[in-house]
Amino acid sequence: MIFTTKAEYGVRLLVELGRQGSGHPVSLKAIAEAEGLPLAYLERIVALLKKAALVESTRGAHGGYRLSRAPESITMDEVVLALEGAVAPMSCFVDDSEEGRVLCSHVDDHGHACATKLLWTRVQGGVIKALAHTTLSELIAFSERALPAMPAKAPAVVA
Amino acid sequence: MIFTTKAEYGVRLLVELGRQGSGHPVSLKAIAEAEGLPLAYLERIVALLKKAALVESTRGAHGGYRLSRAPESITMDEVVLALEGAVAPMSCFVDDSEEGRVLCSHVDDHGHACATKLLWTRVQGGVIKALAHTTLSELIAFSERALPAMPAKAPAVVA
DNA sequence: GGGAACTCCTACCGCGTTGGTAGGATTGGG
DNA sequence: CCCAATCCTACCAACGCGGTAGGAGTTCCC
Repeated sequence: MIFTTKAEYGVRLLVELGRQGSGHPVSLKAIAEAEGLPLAYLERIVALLKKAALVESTRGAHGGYRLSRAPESITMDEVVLALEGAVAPMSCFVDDSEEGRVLCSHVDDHGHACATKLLWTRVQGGVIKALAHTTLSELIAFSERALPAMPAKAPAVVA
Repeated sequence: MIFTTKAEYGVRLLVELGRQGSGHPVSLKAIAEAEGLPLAYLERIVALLKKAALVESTRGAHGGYRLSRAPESITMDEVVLALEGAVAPMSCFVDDSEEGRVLCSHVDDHGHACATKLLWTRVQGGVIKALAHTTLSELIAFSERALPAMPAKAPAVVA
């Protein structure tokens, strides 16, 4: 499982916010029911999104959440970063700071550079690129065109 | 942690095999000592590589393991697949079979397609591409050029 | 032939994280 | 004032991961 359910639920939450929200805030309860997710758990997840300033909240009755930016400007890398804390970490690069150098705890452990570090860096790059190139609005649009030309036929999974 | 230590250790093992192995088999003990990894755990890991026909073994005294193919032809996607069982799975696509269609357990749960599925598929694609474009020989070469022009200066981590 | 040096196999275990719940405090609207 | 919300924190069961233990089977060397 490359991402935990935090990312899964968090993205679903944002998508739902983009679908339902037109100005007025949407309550978590509405989202939980629409997506079939546990409300109490969603509360903790949306707190992460709020801390990252991806959503805004209004308290009290008729309160709820809304996106704090246009969905076109929200890329998935910031979303996942906010939700998971780090995008695709490896034990190898714990505190790489900001320098682009390939520093590694294994470095010159035995007189040669750490090979896996090279690999994980590439993989992480691939993940981040894929995330950064996907915007929330894209996901909303995808979820909105409700499977065209697909009647109750349903080549279903549960079958 | 995107990959577990199985992948980390397994790749390190293969690299070490490529460095030390010149025809004759290398014992796990030698690799464990060279990399500072627990021998008993490595045994289980190398079993996965053997099942995937990435290494061959000879039993008995002076036995050990060797690569069953040239390192140039070994790409990291098969390695990680052998070690982890699956490359970047999400709960979403459990048994997608082989059809390229975007099938999802959430599909038409509520009349619209599952948006996260689109995202996870992209991410997984990015990971696999990064892995498939890296060969074992590349990692071996990287580990062999022992950090040029870097004396005992060591801007160390443990400091 | 008897160790010694290996590969091989399987059962077991502590520990951290994940997913989820409980219960309450706070805030605002009708 | 009551209800519907957000907020906050402590708690818990289950699972997977990293690692160990202990043995059984193979092969070489003396």
